Amino acid sequence: MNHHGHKQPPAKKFKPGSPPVKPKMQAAIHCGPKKMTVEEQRRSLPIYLARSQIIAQLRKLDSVVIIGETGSGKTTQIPQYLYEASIGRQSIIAVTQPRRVAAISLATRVSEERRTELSKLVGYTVRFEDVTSEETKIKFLTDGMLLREAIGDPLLRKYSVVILDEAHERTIHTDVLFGVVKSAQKKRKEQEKQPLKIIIMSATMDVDLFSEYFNGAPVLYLEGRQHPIQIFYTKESQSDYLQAALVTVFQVHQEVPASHDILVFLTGQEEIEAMTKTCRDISKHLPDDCPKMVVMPLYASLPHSQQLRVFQNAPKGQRKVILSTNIAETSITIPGIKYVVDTGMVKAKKYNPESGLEVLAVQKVSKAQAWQRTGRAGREDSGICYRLYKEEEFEKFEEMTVPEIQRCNLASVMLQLLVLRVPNVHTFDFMSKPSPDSIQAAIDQLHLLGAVERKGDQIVLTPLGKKMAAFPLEPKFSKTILLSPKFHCTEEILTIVSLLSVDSVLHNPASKRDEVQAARKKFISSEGDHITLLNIYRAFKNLGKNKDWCRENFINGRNMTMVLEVRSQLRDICIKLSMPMESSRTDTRNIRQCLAHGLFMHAAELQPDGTYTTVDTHQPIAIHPSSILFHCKPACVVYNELLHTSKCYMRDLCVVDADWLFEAAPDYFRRKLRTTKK
DNA sequence: GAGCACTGC
Repeated sequence: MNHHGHKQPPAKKFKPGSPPVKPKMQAAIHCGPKKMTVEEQRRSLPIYLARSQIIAQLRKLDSVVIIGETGSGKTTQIPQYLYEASIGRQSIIAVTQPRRVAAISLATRVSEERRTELSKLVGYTVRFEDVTSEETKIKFLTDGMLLREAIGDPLLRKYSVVILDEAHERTIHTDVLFGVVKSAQKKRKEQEKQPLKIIIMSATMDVDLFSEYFNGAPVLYLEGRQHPIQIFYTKESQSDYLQAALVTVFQVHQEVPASHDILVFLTGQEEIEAMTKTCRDISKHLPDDCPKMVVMPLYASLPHSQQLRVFQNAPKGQRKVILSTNIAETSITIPGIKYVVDTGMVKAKKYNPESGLEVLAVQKVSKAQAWQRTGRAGREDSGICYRLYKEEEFEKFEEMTVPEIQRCNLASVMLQLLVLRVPNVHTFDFMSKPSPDSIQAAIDQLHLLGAVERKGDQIVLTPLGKKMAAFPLEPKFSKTILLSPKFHCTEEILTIVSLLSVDSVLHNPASKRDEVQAARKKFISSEGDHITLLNIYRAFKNLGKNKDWCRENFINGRNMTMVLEVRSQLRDICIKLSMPMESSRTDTRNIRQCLAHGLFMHAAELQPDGTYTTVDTHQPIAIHPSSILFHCKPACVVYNELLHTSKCYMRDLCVVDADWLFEAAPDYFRRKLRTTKK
């Protein structure tokens, strides 16, 4: 272990070809061919050599930043070292993860290493699942879950240590937690309560930022077990990255042994499906002495069963080629990748606080992201990475991906901060501050929803706002639920909001378009997507939540099951708030009225020329092709979100009366009218 | 006339 002051630049630590990438559980699971006992495995980790030094440091320090290369074992071992050394043993050690699966698999792994039953000494808490008990001392949880817990107890008194893992990913939840744990630590010290130890764990990015933010916390560096990776850049700049990727894949394919699998990073579903087809076509016509190629697409909306195929080995003598979005950067770790092809491009969301518009666009990756991709080639053995851009181009990439908190609508975050009773949301101690415009836009939005009001120069939550914060939803959806008793349709609104807050339940395989349309016909409502989804849910419920029915109707059964879980969670919250649970049965008018009242800020009107403009800023927008109403021209609609891709599209529409909108927010629309008249 | 990166409460 090297122990540096935080001012030293960490980048020099890395040998060329040994990029800073982060560890994944799979590394420990697929550890080696020889069977080792759990104890032998723990001792064989690089981190074990530094165990006593680490313990001494952790005992001494209130806050520490730990930088660990891949395979260092920091996430599984450090919580155990703390426990074994009786540091923070009087209460619970929390370890956060950005993803559910990681929290679950890490807890499972560590409980095996402790030889205890999961939920006893070691447990986990994620949404819908709490596998902990009175005995639990080491608890893995999602960052979002710890943030939820903080709402009930901003000082996090349950915990003696909070470890924020994968901090370099800078998820919006981790970024808010930085501020929450920092303030909890300070307050607990002031009130002479049990101290809170903070451990930030990260790959090598942002070290100085982390250390400075936590009052100059020392940085510990851990050696990893990353295999060397050779990197090749292109000689010339590539104007067509798809063509470049195709050429590279087949060049590699014809030159290296078939057992070496290739992972290609592309930007989206359509591109990946097209490239899959091209690769399959070309590979059919290769010379006989060339190995066969198994091409697999990989992206998030691919059905789970098809995603799992990337873990199967290709038949002997054949090469696996995986064409993936950035899902293979962090969420899915594929063993045995020898070659990575990095196009240097990614599809990502940007947010413009002025227009309130989210733009989804193909853009260049950051250096950190390029390193992350490269690292996917060296997990089990040395690897090779082809970067489809020149080295000079790479040097011009942004160092870091912009943290999520600077890229999205902050309405939920601001509501959360207010319910956490932070003194002033405008001056909250963010590690990377969002723009003042972005914060103000979120406050304005909460104001329109009736969640906040101004008292003097302070912004405070209204009783309605406090209720809204109880729901794990975007504020506009919590508001819609809270409005629903007025329209006697809480049961239906719960269903609709649940359907909208999980991945789409509609499965649309491109090859079976006509069949899909025929099957879907019976659910379609001319009143829009919300009511259509409600019809689908009702049919699903009435037919006993049948799996065959899902398949026949091109409904994603897994996502439908998620809907049931979300719905029951939201319903429990309604009951705790003593809301009357009524159903509007066959009447859809009041459901649409309720949606109009909740989503009035997202309304659009048909213009004489047949196009649409938003009611608030008169921006031209179009109906997204995925909408039931794509071919229709209703006079007035509300929508869930605007998304700018090739055009500005509204997604998920509901037909409403213009009058309902004015009833919902007379002041707001009067103001809008005035501005439009001049 | 034509389309959707990835998480999470």
